[in-house]
Amino acid sequence: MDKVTVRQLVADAEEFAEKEVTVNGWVRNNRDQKSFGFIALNDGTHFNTIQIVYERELLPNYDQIAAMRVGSAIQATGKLVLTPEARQLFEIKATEVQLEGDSPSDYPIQPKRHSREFLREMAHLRPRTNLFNAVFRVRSLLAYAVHQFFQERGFVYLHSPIITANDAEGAGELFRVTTLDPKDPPLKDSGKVDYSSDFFGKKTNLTVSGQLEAEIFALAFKDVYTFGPTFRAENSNTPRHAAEFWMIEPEIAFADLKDNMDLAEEMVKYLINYLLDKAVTEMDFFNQFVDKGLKEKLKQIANAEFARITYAEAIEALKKIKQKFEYPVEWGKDLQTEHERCLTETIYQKPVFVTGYPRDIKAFYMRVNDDQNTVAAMDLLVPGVGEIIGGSQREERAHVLEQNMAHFKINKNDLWWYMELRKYGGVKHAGFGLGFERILMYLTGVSNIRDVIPFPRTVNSCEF
RNA sequence: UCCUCAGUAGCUCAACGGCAGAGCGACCGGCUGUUAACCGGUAGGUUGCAGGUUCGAAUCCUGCCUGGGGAGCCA
Repeated sequence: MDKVTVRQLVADAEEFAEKEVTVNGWVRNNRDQKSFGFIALNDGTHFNTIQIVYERELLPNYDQIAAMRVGSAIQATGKLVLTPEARQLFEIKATEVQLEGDSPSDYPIQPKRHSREFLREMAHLRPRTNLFNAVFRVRSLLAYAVHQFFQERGFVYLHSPIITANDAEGAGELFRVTTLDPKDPPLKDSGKVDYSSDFFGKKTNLTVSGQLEAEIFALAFKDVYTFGPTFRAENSNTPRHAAEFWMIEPEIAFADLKDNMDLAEEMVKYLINYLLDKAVTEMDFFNQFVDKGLKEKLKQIANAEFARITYAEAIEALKKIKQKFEYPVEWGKDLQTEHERCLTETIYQKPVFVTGYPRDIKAFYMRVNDDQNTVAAMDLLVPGVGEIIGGSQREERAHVLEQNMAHFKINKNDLWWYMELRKYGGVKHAGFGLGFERILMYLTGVSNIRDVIPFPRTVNSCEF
């Protein structure tokens, strides 16, 4: 009587038919009658529960089994019986059921629907529920798919640093990393904190992006990607923002903005197909209980050409449409959330790349277009979630980059190494940042980022 | 940070100035195939916190706390 997992049993039910098996797991539901009862058991290896049937005649501890409560850990042994006419494929006729870990009657997870808000307060128990079981298995699969996509294409995986002294990038508010005593920091004569006596001898923070380091590696390995945690200390409280999230940042050399969009589009489609193929049970669940029509929508997107428009065309299209906006549409201003939603949800009804944004509203490292007014930036907007990718072709011309840095008031001495990439064998290159949780939300239909991160860190919240 | 809505039993909610309730869950019992089982019964409350108005406040007012949604910032 070897122990088997539910995953093995589901995969080879016929093989195990009429044989004795032993399973370990947690009780999801237990219903007893006068002389027999049913336990719905989940062992974590498969989304579904399996049914354990126990009978008074066969089991001396029948009353104890009948009293096993939801949440208890048990071990059950019995014969696997195929039940083609019933709702489940098979069940186990128990010959022995032992309690491994009791669960008192105040176990908060009940065999009923719970609100996401309630479960969020119990991040230690919510993985045992259907929704979060599905979400976090898919999260694991999706991370694997990301690596597989890039590795299949010969990209080199770069571990960009998590602690960095770059504060020149302006991608968001920074979390300071320090070993100085906050109550009594060393001070310079000017009264300012003397970071030269801090751990690294300078002011350091958690990374807001691995992009600049990825550019270094792209100009050595040609195609690279980073995939790691990213930190932003923004005081933003929305269903789409977290202080700690994971970001995927490919960077490709000898490549322009079109190559960049091609890569992004191919990647999004690859990830969709991967999940539809490898997470059938979970995707069916999302389709049925989280976002009706999700699978059909994703299939369409995997087969559709993403729209590709310029910022100027977007402005034109938004001006033409009858819909009223709270914020006026005007060249030179960034697209508001309502504008982005209109583009992707109303006008195109599919993912949309918007390129060629005005120079002033984008970052210093983006390549200036020939018109001198716009840059080779691209955002990918998707229905429901909004922006999931932001990227650009990078400015490879040293003198233009210097002008940009001056314009954005960035000290080029701090980024001397970034400048040298342009000096020694500099070449056109491009890349983008994909929010891992954002695409996970998009692919599962789960609408709050706190529900796709195991232990979310947001403003005023760092539990578990 | 701003706007907005909401906090009542373990959970989801009702009561909206006059006795604090239901469903689910828990507990006890019944039931020979259940599968978010079903049937009967029992217990369970500082109505988020602090103050105010009133004969009387879950209900009206003020402040605070917590959570949801929207905006900004972005991935």
